[in-house]
Amino acid sequence: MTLSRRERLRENTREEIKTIARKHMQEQGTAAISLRAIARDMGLTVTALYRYYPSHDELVTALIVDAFNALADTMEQADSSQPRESYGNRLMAVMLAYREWAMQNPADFQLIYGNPIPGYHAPREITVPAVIRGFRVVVGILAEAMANGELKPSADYQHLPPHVSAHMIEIIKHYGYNISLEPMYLGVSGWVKMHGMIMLELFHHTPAVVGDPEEFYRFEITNIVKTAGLTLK
Amino acid sequence: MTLSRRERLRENTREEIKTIARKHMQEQGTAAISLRAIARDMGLTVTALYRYYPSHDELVTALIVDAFNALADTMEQADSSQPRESYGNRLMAVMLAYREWAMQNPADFQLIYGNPIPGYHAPREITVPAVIRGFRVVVGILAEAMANGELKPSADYQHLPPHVSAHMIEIIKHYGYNISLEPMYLGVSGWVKMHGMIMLELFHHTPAVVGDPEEFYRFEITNIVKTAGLTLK
DNA sequence: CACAATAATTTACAGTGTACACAAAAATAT
DNA sequence: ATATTTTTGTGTACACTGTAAATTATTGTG
Repeated sequence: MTLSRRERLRENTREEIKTIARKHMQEQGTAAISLRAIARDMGLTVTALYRYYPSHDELVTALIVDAFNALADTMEQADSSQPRESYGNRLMAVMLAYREWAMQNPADFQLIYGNPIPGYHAPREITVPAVIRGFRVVVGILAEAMANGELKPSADYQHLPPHVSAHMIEIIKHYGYNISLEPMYLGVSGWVKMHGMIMLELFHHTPAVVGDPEEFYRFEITNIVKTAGLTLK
Repeated sequence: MTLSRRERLRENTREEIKTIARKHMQEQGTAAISLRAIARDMGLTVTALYRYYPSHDELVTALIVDAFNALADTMEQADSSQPRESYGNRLMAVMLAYREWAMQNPADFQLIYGNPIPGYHAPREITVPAVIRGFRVVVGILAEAMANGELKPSADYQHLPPHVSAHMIEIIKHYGYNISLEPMYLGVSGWVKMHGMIMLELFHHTPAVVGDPEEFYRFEITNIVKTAGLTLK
């Protein structure tokens, strides 16, 4: 599908707007994305900007989608950097890349996983598919490991809680994941811890306690991999 | 120290302002704390409000301190609800109370642990001591368990990362915690996971995946307790 | 070239935080 | 009780925000 000259220019401007918005939110936080400030920086009138994004919220949504995709890209890339059969290493690589991305793009990460911007509510139908993409990477690795008999959950994860299990089985069906309950649960459990570390580091709560956040992270995610019974090669 | 009539009135007004601010942020998010809106609700002029809090930031700081203290109160109370020697149960109770409080006061929790409010930066010298209070509860339990020889970290936590260990030993000294490295590390490691779960639940990311967030939480924190080698009675 | 579509501007309104000058009220000193 | 000082509240003003409407300028197409 080929774009007309006008459509190309339009796309360019939309991209430029997002770029400046990203710059602003990196400098002043996600809630400081101001249409007026963006317009000023571009040498445009505010209202002209509304031709490209009909509202502040629409712009934010676009930024969120971009961020989710960039994160998923990073994860996919990290996964494919490791030999296919080294499931533990693949998982490690993905988790390391996840943190790396968060630290290099703190504003984007906050935009995705932090406080909602005042008055803004992310439309589920847009964000959910974007989250799924990243999660699918993790699920994929665990599923493969499972299929090859390399997944051996530690004792503590042999008997999973009933309601959660039932619900996850539904989810697996619904999204057509090629995976069984155990790896799915381990994936979520690991994700949650990873998320906690990153969130606390991002908001400067852990560094003071932990000293070396990266070492801490590495150690903890190594244990996550071990808990899943995967080996590092 | 007794307060004069004027000082009492002043305190009252300051409290009333915070109460209304809390109401607003519960309804519209932490970034929607507006001095003008508060003044309107109180039948005051905006500028009169400045007599009580010299700026928007000062008010936010006051709210943050209150929130930290309320959370710490809840944790302390939960701890003291369990028999002294049941260290596992005490830890469980504290962690359950932590989540409970977060769910019942989502706005306050976001205020503390979520995105910074645009343009606002919490003054360390005020917030750090407030965080410490809550953390001290957890550390206390682990220290007691350690002293009574009931703390047996699982295999994965026998060899801790060097830099983090060194830093934590410094922290322990600095804050005068009566605790050794292992329980300290386990405390942080558990805290991080707990935080991840709560954060994701609060921003509506887990419920969809997990179905029953409370059951999930209970299961995971039980495993945290087990990892520390503590038993539930 | 004419017409339609698109882009940009001007003007306007309601909201925000905060600084300053001034008036009212209350507490304190004489 | 009166005068003085301290505290509290008001009014005005400025610079900023998002967004709606009407209008003008620019561009692409028949």
